[in-house]
Amino acid sequence: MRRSAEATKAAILAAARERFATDGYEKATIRAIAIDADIDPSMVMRYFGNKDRLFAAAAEFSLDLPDLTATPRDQVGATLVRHFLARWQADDALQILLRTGVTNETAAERIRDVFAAQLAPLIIHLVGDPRQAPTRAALVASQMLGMALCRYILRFPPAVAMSDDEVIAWVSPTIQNYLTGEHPDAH
Amino acid sequence: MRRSAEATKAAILAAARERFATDGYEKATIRAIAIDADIDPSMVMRYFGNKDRLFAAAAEFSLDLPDLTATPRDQVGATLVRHFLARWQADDALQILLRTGVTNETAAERIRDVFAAQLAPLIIHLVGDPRQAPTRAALVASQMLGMALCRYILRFPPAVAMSDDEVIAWVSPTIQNYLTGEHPDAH
DNA sequence: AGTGTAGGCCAACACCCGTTGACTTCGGAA
DNA sequence: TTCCGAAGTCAACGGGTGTTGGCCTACACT
Repeated sequence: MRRSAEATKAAILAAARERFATDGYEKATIRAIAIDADIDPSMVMRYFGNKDRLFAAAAEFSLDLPDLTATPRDQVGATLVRHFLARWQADDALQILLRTGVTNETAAERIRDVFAAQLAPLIIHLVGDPRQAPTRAALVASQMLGMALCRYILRFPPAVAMSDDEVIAWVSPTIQNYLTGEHPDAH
Repeated sequence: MRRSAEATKAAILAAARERFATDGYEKATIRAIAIDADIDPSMVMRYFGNKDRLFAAAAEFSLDLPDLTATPRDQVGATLVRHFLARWQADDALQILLRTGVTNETAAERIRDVFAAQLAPLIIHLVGDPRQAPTRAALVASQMLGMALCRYILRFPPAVAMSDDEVIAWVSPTIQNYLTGEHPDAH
């Protein structure tokens, strides 16, 4: 026994996360993941059953939004943007979801659920009306996911070159408006 | 000869566009495209050489930005958002690029080039300083691509439910700010 | 009517994929 | 020391993929 079962399982999971994050679901092969984890492909099946379940385990994910009820109302946008940037950079989870969610319905559903579920309470706390929460959550998601797309996936040079503080300075007013701004007339 | 060469080539291209748009590069197979075009897979190779060149032909794309120099300065954001929505819905080209650009470097480069090249002149016309153009273009791209991602790819229910006019009402101020707003202090 | 050719089909190739099951090796308990 | 079970390897399977080259076939000309 070279390693304990837990150790190799963790090694496989780490390799899978990296490969899914950079290659997406289709291009990330079990064989390549196995090589990265220095193990035979059949062990991946032994520990995770099949590729789908391996992906599900690798894409486990939460936004980990902090409690913002104590944050001054006019700074909740900046705080949220700052937190999102940290969350993107903490691990590969969001990159995995973005890279695969674009062509994989299961991953897409995961993203939808995560953003809807974790953003809604905050928004309801900020604006009274719960009916506005889904729309405002979608707007926040569009800007945050869009920035992540440009910066970490497509790697737009100017988006990559911007410092975290610059991104915060530009994007915070947008998020603040989507969260607490009054509903504009749709003409 | 059932069809002219031009006709079948066009049929293949149409089928390829649809399949690339819904499935992405890897999952869209030559065989499936051939079936859709009602032709033998080998003909796809005859006309386009290989899958890469077929994709390049299918992903031919331009933003078709209108001339906004005559638009009142304070309405350029709304006009641009309106145009982008129309552009998304006109054909599959942008969906192809988004679905594939996330895992395919060639497509990613295409997106970067298109946004940088076609947005920069407008921005330089609006703000004097050409050095700010790349950053502002990236910000605009982040919001427009993000909204497209949520609305047409991930299909967030609230983003799908919003009318075009609602999207325009919410997003226009953001784009207007990225285009003409003064550079914020990065703290 | 005969024929050249453009348009199309068919079968196969080499390769890679996820997945399976039987076999081997090692380490610790008896 | 023996032995059993856990950890790991190996070779193969069935299927799908991009790609190739030879063959057919129907039309527009002479």
